[in-house]
Amino acid sequence: MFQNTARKRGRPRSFDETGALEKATQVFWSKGYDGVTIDDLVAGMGVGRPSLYAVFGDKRAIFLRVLRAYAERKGASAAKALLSPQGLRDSIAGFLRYAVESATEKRSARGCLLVCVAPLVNDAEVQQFLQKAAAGGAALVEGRFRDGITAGEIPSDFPVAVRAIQVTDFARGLTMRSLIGTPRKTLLRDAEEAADLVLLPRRGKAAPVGDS
Amino acid sequence: MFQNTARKRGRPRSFDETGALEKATQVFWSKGYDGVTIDDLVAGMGVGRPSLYAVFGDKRAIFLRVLRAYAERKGASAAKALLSPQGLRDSIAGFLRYAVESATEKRSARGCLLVCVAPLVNDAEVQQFLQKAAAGGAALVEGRFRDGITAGEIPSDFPVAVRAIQVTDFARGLTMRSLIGTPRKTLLRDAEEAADLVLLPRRGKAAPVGDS
DNA sequence: CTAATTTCGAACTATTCAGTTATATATTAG
DNA sequence: CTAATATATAACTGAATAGTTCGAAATTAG
Repeated sequence: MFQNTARKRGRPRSFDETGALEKATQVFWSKGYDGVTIDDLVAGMGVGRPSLYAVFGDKRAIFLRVLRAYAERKGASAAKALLSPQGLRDSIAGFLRYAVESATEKRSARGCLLVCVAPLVNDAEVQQFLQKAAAGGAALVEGRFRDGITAGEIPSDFPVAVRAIQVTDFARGLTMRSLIGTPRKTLLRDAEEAADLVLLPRRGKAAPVGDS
Repeated sequence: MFQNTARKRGRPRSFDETGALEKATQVFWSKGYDGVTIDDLVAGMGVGRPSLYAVFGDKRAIFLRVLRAYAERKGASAAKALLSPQGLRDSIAGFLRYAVESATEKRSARGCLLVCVAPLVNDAEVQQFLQKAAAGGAALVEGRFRDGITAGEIPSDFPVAVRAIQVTDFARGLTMRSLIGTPRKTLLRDAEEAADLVLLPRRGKAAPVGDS
């Protein structure tokens, strides 16, 4: 048999690498990128300064790793919230509800690292990553709309791309609103209303009530 | 006659107070709250350090003044964009277009101080201000919907409050998207689509194509 | 047990930063 | 012109910050 632990030579680390990154996520999430000092990370991650630099690099490098890991986890959760329900309405509502719930979770800071914090980081690599993440999110929703067409839940001329963008814009709006203290309850109600709106059938153009 | 200039005693100031605050706006707008140092403000505002402290106070005090002035100007412009057009569809589209255009103006930073920067400031007074500003924005849009009912542009059972919130959420979403580098052209197209969506008449619930 | 290896903890250094002080300068009042 | 007043410039002080260094500690290899 192989040594499954595959022990290395020197003194063993007193921290878990992925665990430390998750703690770093909370630090950036609650304080924003510029608001975070190395000492904040040292304290929050439970890693000594020299080890932190040796293992993770500087603040920017840590943030990039945090961002990637966060996006992967959050993307998976969002996909689950979107794809688990049977009906299309529940799918879209589930997606938006998930955005609200994760943005108002009491355990962690308000908002979302991807939506609220990272866009303010003045860094080309971060921006590029966020563009891809945003496109991925919209594509996920668009795919769900396509499945809805296949299942006959919406007509075949349903504007899947446009509505998908609108769903993600709603998610952004709701998430940002969580940041200014809007209560979860309010946001959850608005998430339902948003789901209803994007599924409205479009009968021609917006019809005036007294059609002249 | 009165001395219209009303000259004060000592050495005259070498800077204009409101002008300096506008410059400070650009500094906070481009660097975020935590990313700004006093030296940034000294350089950006064209005011010496001691004068800056004497006249404006510390960073937080400057930001609060900047925020109030910015909100007043932006609120007025947004109201104009919303209320100038004749038709309701143009009003809503104008409001959202204004959000996009001001968020992608080449002269200043991307995004919006109220939507993108201020919500991340960890300060109770700022948060309270933002809540009121957000409520004011939604009320403005809601009022326009009400006028639309009076004018017969939308039915009397149009959900004015819900749709108003949705319009502002769209504005938030579009504005945040400008931050990650989404081109103005794309956002303007999405603003039009959003205006169309919120004005769709709701014929009962989202009707499946094959109504069973 | 000894040597090699890796990490830990504490302290160190140079820099940046916030807020203040001291002095020079520009203006008005008389 | 002189005194009083208000601002500008520059320099100063103490604290915070980023990144590094060095010796002690914990582990494996032999």
